[in-house]
Amino acid sequence: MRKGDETRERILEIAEMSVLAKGFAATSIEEIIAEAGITKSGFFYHFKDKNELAHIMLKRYVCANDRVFDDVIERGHQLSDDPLQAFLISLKLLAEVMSDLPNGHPGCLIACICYQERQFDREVLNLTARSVEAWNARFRAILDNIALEHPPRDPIDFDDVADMLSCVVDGSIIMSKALNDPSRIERQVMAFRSFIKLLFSSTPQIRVPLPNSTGVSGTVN
Amino acid sequence: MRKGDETRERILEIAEMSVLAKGFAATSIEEIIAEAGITKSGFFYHFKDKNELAHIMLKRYVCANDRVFDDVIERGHQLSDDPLQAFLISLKLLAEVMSDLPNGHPGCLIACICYQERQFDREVLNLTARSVEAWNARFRAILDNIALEHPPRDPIDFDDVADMLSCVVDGSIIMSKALNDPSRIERQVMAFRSFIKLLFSSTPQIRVPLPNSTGVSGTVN
DNA sequence: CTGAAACAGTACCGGAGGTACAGTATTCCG
DNA sequence: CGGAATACTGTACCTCCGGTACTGTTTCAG
Repeated sequence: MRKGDETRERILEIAEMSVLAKGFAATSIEEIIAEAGITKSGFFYHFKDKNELAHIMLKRYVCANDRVFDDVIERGHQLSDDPLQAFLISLKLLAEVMSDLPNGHPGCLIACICYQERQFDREVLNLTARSVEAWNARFRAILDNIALEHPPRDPIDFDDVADMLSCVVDGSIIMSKALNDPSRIERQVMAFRSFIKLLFSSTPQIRVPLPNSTGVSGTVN
Repeated sequence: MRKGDETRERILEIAEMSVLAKGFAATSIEEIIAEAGITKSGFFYHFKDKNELAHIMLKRYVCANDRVFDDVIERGHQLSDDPLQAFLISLKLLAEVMSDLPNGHPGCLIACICYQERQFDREVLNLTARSVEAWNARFRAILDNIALEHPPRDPIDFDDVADMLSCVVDGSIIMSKALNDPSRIERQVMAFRSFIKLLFSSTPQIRVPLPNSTGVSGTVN
């Protein structure tokens, strides 16, 4: 029972890395079992077919990703009571997490599946859609919270701003792969952070131009 | 000779659609030839193997994409002499082009290849990298040109801002696929446009008689 | 008329996904 | 302590597909 879970986890880890590097169809079961040190029978004991492997792999990925976001957002709130500052800190932390991977970011399984959608069943595709929606809704809620205290400087739809974070992360992962430069992800998250700063940070417009009245900008790095 | 090019083009079109929907490995030659109405011999007359198909397909895609960007940027310059206004117009046009596809955007072949990189040889991967670099450099040049007349309101690296456009487009294509909502691409390009507007648009408060005291970057860190 | 271009036809190989079981070692639980 | 579930191994087999290697056959331009 305990040992079975361990093998199962090893298979999922190897499979995920292979899928992110070669795609789902090009990920051969024979290669997975060779690397995991098991036989084909062992593989099919844990997963009835390749589709079930994809399904469980995706669930695992979504959970892991949720934990990362939860952690980053929670740590942001611990470090500042102001919702804008907390989110800016969270984005900085997210940028750091993204760049702290030794061999570069392995890739986003959601993006990977979207580019091979015809290979997967509705159940898998629905799970990808629901997880993307959940992330977008979460970011949207954060933005609403910020706007209560910091009026936005552009009448842009917050849904689009919320979506933009996922888009920038996924897009920068692709660019980091294309150019073989892991730092692109961190820099893009920081670029999005600049956007948030510009969108919400109050301008000294109304205030009297005193030399030290740099307002919020002084505290925002 | 003429007929051969036509068949070749048909194969490439069918193959590209299949690769973007199912991935490269899952795209079977037998399916391509069935849809194209030719035999396997006919296919291998035009392409010596699947890898050559990928290589020519990618070249074709990069050329087509370059044409789209050229067109959009040129039309922007025709409609305004101000570099900022011209770029904002170009972005609006780009957003429209992206949403004007009947069945949603079929996907970015570069992104698709990046998520299956281990399936392709160095030649293909180098071509993806060089085309991404070319796009980034082009956007970077536009930003430099804008900055000559419109000082940026945030000391962000222009390389990152230039990268961001590609990232947002690629990321939003993924989101549009994940959520089955083609409008996301257009909205994300427009969100990036808001960022450009916020970054370069002059604020009335900054207008001070002395030229060197207009350092916006000094107040908004 | 001829020869190159543009295919079609046929046959075959190897690898991979998947099925079907039969057997075995380990471990947990009563 | 013993049976039963758990966690596999081993073997055999089937089908599909990418790819190779040929030998025709049709079309059309020079």
